[in-house]
Amino acid sequence: MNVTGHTRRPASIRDVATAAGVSYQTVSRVINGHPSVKPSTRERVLAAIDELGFRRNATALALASGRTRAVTVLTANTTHYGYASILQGIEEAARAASYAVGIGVLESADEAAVAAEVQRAADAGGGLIVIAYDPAGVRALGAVPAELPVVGVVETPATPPDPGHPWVWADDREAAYQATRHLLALGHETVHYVAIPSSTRRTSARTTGWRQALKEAGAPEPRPVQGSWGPAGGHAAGRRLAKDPAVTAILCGNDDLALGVLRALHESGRSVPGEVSVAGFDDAPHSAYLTPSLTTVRLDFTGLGRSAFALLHGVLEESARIAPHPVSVPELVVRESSGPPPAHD
Amino acid sequence: MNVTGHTRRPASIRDVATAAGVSYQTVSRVINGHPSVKPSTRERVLAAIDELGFRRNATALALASGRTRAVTVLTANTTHYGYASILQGIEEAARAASYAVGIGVLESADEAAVAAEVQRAADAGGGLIVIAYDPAGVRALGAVPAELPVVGVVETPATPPDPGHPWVWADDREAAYQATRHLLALGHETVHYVAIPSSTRRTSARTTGWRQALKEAGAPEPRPVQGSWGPAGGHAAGRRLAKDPAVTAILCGNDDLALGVLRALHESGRSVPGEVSVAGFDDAPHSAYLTPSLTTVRLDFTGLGRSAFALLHGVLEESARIAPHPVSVPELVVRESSGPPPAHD
DNA sequence: GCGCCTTGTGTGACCGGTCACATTCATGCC
DNA sequence: GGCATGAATGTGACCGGTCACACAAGGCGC
Repeated sequence: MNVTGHTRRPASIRDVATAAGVSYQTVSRVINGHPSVKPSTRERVLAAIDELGFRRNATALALASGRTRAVTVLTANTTHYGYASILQGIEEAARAASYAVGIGVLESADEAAVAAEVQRAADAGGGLIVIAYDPAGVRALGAVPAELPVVGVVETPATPPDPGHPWVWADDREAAYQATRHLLALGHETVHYVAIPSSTRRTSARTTGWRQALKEAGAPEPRPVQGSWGPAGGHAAGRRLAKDPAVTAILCGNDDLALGVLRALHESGRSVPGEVSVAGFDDAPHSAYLTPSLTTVRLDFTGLGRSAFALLHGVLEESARIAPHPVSVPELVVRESSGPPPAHD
Repeated sequence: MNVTGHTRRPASIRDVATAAGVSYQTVSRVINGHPSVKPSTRERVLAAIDELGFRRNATALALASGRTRAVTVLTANTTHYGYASILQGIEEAARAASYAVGIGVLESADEAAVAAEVQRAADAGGGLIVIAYDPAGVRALGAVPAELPVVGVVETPATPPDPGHPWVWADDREAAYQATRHLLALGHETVHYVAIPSSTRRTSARTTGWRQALKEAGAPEPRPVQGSWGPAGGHAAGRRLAKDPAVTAILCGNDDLALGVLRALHESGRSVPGEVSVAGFDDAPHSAYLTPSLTTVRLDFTGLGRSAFALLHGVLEESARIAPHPVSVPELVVRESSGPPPAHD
C-alpha cells in the first residue's frame, strides 16, 4: 500500500532492489522468471514489487531489448463492419498475448500518404498487420520495408502466395461461389454482380467465385456492376439494374451494397424476392433485421483478425508457429431476400 | 540512398553525428529545431540525416524525455457505428498531431478485468481517452489513476462536470428532445422510448431529453423499454410494443435498436409510418437506405472524437488550450419512418 | 586438497535519445 | 584592454530496463 501523497514517479527495478536489499539485476531476474534465484530472495523481491506497486516500464523494455510486444494495424477505415470486426479480433488475440495494439488509418490511397503512414507505423516498433482489401491497403502492404515483420489480411489470392508472404484471408472465392450457386439453384437464369472496388487491378476473388459458379452452370455472364463500399454505391447500381426486366438475381459484394440495392429495387417498384432475389456478403449484424431479411454469406472476420495476429505472433516469436494459412470457412445464410424467379419468365 | 544489402539496424543520432562530423548533441539540436546552430552545420547534418535515412527512435525519445506522443483509446467495442466513428475521429486528429493511437477493448465490465485493461493502457504511456457510454467504459473512466492524463467521452452530464474532469459529449439530451418533439408535433399523443443500456445507475441523458419533451407537451410518460445495443434488443422490445394498439410513436436509443423495432412491427403487421412512427438515434450510414428510411438524429461522432483528442492534446501539452467543452449540435433528419398518427383514433 | 562445475548474485556497459552544464570563440561595451 | 554576453558546440550523466561477464560459495570427482 502506497499511502504517500504526491504524484511520485513509478518505482523502477532499482527502487525495488534497494527495498529488497538485492541488486537491480536480481530484480530483473525475478521479473523475467530466471531459474537461478534463491527462493527466499525471490520472495523478498516479490514482496518489494508488491509493496511499491512496481510495473515494468514497457518503453525501457523495448529500448533495451528490442522486444516491443506491440502490433500496429493499418487500415483504410475503422467503421465498416468487416474492417471493424477484424480489428476487434486482432485486439482480442493481442490482449490475450499481452501485446499492445496500435492503429493507423490510411485516409488516402495516394502513394506518398500511404508511405508516410507506413513509416509512422514502423516508428511505433513491433509488428504490422495491414488490412489490404482496398487500394490503399494493398499499396500499404506493398510499401512495407522487407525487414519489418508484417502480416497482410487479403482477399483470397488467385495463386498460393510465396511462403515469404505471411497472409491470411477468408475464403472469399468460395463464399461468392456458394451464394451464386444458391441463387442459380433457385432457378434463376443467371446472377448479376455488384462488385466492391477491387483491391487490385486484377479481378477480385469474389468476382472469380461468382464467375466460376456461372460457368459451371452454363449461365450467361453479365458484366459486373462496379459499386463502392457503402449503401450509396449499391443504390446507384441497383437503380440501373432495376431498369432491366431480365435481371432476377443480384449478388452484392457486401451487405451494405445489398442494402442500397434493396432500396433501389423498392423505389423502382420491383418486389424482393418476388421479382428479384438479392444476396449479400459478410452477414453484418443488421442484415438479419432488414425487411426483407438478407440472404448473405457469413465470414468470420473476428476469427480472421485473430488468425492474423496469431500469424504475426509466430513471426515475431519463434515459439508456436501455426499452420500456413488458417482459412475460415464461409457459411451461406439463407433468408427472405432470395427465392425462386417469377413464374412465367 | 542506402544501397548496402544486409538488414542493418537503423541509424542513430551518433551515426549521423560522425557522418556529419559533429557531436550527437548537435544532431539532436538540429532535429529539435534548436535556434543556435550555424546554418552551414545544420545543412551538413540534414544531409547526413537524409543520406542515412535517419528517423528519430520513438522509444528512446519516450524513455529519455517522458514525452510519449501517444494516446490509448479504451472502449467496450469497436464495431458499433458510434464507437467506431469516435475512434476514427480520434485517429484522424491524432495523426494530424503525429500522435500514435493505441486501442484497448473492455471485453467485460467486471471490476478486475476493467482495472487490468486500464493498467495495460497506462503501461503504454501517453494519454488516455475512455469511451464511457456503457458500464464497462464508465467503470474504466473511474478506475484511471488520478495522475494519468485522461479524457472521457461521455453522455451529456446532468450537471456541468468539475473542471478537473475533462470530458466531451455530444448533446444527447437535446437530440432526444428534438426527436421527441418532432413526433409529438406530428400529432402523436405520446412517444414510447426503447432505451440503450444506461451507462450509469442514473437515468441516461437520452431518457432525460425524451422525458423533458413529453413533460413540456403535457403528454403521458410511458415506462421506457429497456433494450440492448444491437438490433436483437430492439426486436424484442418492438415485439412487446407492437402488441399495444395505443402505441403510435417509438423513439429508439440508437439506429440499430430502431432497426429491430421496425422489423418487429413489420412481423406484427403494423405498418410504418401508417400505424406507428419510429425514430432512431445516431444516423448510421445504413439508416437512410432502410425501407422505410429511418427518421433519426444525426450526431457528429467523428467530430466528437476529434474534440476528445484536442482536449487531451491540450492537457498533455500546455500549448493551445481549447474552449472547455466543444459540444457538437445534433441534427434531426426526418425520413419516411415518421408521420402523423392513424386518422381515426 | 585441488580443480571444476553449478548456483546465486553483483558490476559495468549499452539501447538511443534528452538534459544540464562546460567550453570555446567572437562580439560589444565601458 | 578587460570583461560580461551570447552564439555555437561538446561532454557526461541519465531515463529504466537488458545483456555479457565477473565473482563468491558450495558440491563433487579424483
